[in-house]
Amino acid sequence: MTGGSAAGSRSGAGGGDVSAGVRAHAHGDACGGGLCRHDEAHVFRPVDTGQRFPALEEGILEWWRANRIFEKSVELRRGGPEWVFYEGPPTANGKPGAHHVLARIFKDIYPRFRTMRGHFVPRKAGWDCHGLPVELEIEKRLGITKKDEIETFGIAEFNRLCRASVAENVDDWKKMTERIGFWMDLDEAYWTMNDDYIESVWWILAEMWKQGLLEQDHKVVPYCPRCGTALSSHELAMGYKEVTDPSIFVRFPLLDAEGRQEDGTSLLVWTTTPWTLISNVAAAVGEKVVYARARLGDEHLILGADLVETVLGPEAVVEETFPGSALVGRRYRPPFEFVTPDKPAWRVVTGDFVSTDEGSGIVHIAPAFGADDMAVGRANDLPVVMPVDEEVRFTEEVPPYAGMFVKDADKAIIRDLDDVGLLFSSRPYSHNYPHCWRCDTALIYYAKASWYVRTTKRKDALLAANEGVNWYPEHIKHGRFGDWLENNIDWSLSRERYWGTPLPLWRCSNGHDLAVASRAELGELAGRDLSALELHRPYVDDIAFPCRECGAEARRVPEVIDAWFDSGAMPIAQWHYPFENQEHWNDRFPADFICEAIDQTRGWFYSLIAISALLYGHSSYKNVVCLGHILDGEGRKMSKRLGNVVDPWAVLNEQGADALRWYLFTVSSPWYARRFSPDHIDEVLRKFTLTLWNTYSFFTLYANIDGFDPRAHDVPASERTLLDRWILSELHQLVAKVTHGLENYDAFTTGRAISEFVDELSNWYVRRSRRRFWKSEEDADKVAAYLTLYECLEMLSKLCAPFMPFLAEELYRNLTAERYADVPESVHLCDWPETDTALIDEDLSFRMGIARRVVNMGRAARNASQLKTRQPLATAIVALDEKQATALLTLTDVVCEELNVKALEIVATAGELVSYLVKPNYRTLGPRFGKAMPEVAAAVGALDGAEVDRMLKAGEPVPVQALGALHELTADDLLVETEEREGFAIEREADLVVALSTELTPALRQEGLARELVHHIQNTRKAAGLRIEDRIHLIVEGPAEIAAVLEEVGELIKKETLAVSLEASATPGGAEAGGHREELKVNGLPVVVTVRRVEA
RNA sequence: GGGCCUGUAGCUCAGUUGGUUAGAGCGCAUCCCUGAUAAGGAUGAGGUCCGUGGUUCGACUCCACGCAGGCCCA
Repeated sequence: MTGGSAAGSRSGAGGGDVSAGVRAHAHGDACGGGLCRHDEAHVFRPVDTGQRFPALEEGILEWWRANRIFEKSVELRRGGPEWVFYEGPPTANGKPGAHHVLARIFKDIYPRFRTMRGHFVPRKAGWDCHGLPVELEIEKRLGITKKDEIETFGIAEFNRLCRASVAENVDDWKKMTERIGFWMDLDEAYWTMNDDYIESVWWILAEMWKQGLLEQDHKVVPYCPRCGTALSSHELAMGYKEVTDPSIFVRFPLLDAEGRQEDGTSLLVWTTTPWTLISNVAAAVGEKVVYARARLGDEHLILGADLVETVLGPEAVVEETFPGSALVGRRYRPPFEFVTPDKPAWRVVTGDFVSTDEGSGIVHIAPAFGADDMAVGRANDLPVVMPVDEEVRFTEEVPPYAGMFVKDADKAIIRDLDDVGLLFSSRPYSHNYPHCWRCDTALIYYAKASWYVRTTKRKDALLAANEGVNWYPEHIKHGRFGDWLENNIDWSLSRERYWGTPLPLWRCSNGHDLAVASRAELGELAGRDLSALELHRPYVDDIAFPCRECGAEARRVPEVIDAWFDSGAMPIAQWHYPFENQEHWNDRFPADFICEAIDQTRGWFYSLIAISALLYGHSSYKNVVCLGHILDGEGRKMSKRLGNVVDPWAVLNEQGADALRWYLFTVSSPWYARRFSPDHIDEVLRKFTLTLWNTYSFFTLYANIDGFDPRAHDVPASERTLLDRWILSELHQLVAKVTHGLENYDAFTTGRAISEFVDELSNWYVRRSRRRFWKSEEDADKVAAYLTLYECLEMLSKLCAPFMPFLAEELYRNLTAERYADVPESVHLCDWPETDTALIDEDLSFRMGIARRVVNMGRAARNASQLKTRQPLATAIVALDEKQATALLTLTDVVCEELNVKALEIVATAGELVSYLVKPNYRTLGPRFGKAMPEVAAAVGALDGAEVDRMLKAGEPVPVQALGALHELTADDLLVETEEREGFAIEREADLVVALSTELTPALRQEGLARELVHHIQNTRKAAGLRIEDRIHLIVEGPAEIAAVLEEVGELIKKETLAVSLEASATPGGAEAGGHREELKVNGLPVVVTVRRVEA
């Protein structure tokens, strides 16, 4: 009969719907916040293996909120070493996509880890509110397409709408942020549009102005004709697109000294912007470039010598060649003469940018419309011809095209050139051309006055600041980012727009400028109280005051600033420094950690370092994690424009935040661009989450049955089984790995290590230990198993907490916090675990590794020979070397049980089982023999394997003939491999052979049958809907062979199946009983099993 | 055109200083196991390690030049 004590221990697990607690928990309705106290009858809240994770997570979110766990996690560490995190403010326009989740979870994991490590890590959120994207949204809503319509509509109202739009989008971001478990102090967020924030930005700008770093300059800038504003270089970078433009070769007929046209000789000039020809003032050649005068038909054309054939074709005949310098000063007839230049024009000059890579080697110069052109114009005192207005339309100076948008005039201009015989050829030209990153309009290079931050004056400071930064991945530092700093150009700061931080510069009619650093200063200057002034247009535009230098009225310049400056100012402006919060400033600058995607090298990473380097001479961040982009299934970047953005909510509602987080952390190296598709998240869920969950569920199931209380027992590790010590050793190695990994911003390999451990825990430790939990005896072995598994799960809850904050919380709460009053209520309030090196036993890991390999190979051997695992076999023979043999001996039981064999035999040589193959070890022999390696390899291959194996095992050197001499090779030089012989159930690997005896004795056969019966009875129990701990009356009907088995091992069967009685019958269908009845085939024999529950 | 990154199985990705027979997961096929079961295990099919040269006794690995993709810059 079944042991009384065990029955007693199980009876406590009785009544109640097993899943009731979980349901209540999932819905969060029964006991507040979703994490209820365990039922009296249960030690642990029962765990449903069919748990829906999104529901679980929502319950936990509610509990966090109700119990202010995030706030507590931060406050708990106050006074600890501060670890500073800066939130790069998301631009609050548009809804967040799956690719935004990526950056946000990486921003979450390291602060969570550091907090558990004892650091004080406040997490102030932030929102980037200003800028063109927001304006565009409102323009769209209002049906506005042009800038002047905004002024007609009213700047005040326009900006009010912008502000409201930001608030709406921020709500979406807040929801996503909370749902993915990104812990941020959203209530204390900085908003770049708040007056306090703007005031700090003003202060920064005034500081720069005082240092002479803020200047107005006329430069050719990329200009968006639609938005009516210039763009900065980093904005420019965001909008390059492959486009096809017209490209034309045009004749510039040369003039002689008297200004008469030379007979049929022209410069051949190439351009991709025909409309700029109207403003042509010069043609540039390379001083050292070789040019040719070539005859084609009856005309003579001058162009780069290298290009004659490609441009003119094979018929062209080169008449003479000369360097570009020979052309300098030559005059030509311009293609158009609408505008009369105010300085000598239309001549050949030199430019160092001229090459013969493409075009004609002669570059048309229009200083108003190209940076190179402007430079050449200045160097040669050329006039600037600018017949184009603010909207980039031709002015009345150019009657045929007046009012036309310049690019639209291209066609007409080409036609007109053709009409007068100046067009040589025209062909479409494909190239990368910058477009406005928000509205997609092709940009025009255009000479404009705008404000610059003179970053080039402090380039050394920028480079030095970068030296103080740790980049992850490292190559960005001196690669992409370092290069960008090396090639630094002045920061184009001003925007002729409305919704932005107003440039705080006031200028009088005499051109005296003053940068205003605060509201107070402005009030003083204006002579009235302006402390309540809204620091946006149009309100600041209305403030005027007498110039301090000349007394003339000073008014604000019209521009607002680049929104990237706002975000780069956040280390200062988020605290309204220097007007307030001096103490925060001191404690929280610079940041220990920031994190964004790689596109921010020119965005936030740059604006942060530029501002802090200019003001303070060092970087505002110490460590920066730079993530690769998330691409769609086809490898394209996710973008609103392509419409391929994956909505994170689909995943969050289906698979949950933890699955999404785990997937993003572990799918591949975060520095690389990764493809994303929701299917892969299911894989993560099955592979990792469910494995962990099932292990957890397994533990609670049996612990409840046994009423196991972890604190009621204390078994030192030294008194636990080898298997226990092994998994504890693995566990503490894992703790060390995870700690080290997260300290070094490596969530990826760290996550994978956790995943491997969970696999080992579930598929080796638990599977191997199942019987220990299941058995009836309440002994030390069972207690050790419970304690060990409990310790692993509890530890895992902490190690997983930064990765999967929800699941970790669930584990921790149920395993610990809901039971004991003296532990933190949340896993996120726990201290990070310390590695217990005393528990790490690397030798044991090695031994278990061998055992696991032997088991896997034995299973493979069974597989190959069609021997079911349930059928016991007499012997497994394992051949391995001495070190491995010693290791394996300590784990004989494990191997025998796993392989279901009665005995394990270890042999030194597998000579009986296999034949040998000897190979040279290239690693040792290569350096020794060098070029003679092939000969040595051949000589080694010819050796007798069995003999070599014997000699090596005896420690004798092996003689080998090579290079006309005899060489002695040792065990290090030779690799002995085995090959299978016919007729064995054998598996072999390089250094291991496992063979199974296949002979079945009657006793073995009977035992196999018994196990088969037990298996089927268990299935019948399950089919009858019995609980694991239910007792049964068992009736088995079958032929004589079955009856014999019942006779022999009936007690065993009863014990295994929790049967209090066993009735055998030789005749199928002969027994009468209530209960659940199944007709089965057991090893081909007809058997009927009936189970009936014993009523309590 | 220049810079950085990437290219390994049908898919997603590992691969330590150059060294034996290049791995995992998913998918597919066959089989096994199972009172953790929407799991687990084994085996198999599936690879010109993007290409071409070079260095070397030996290259997925180092070098050069290409090709393709991504990002960034002109």
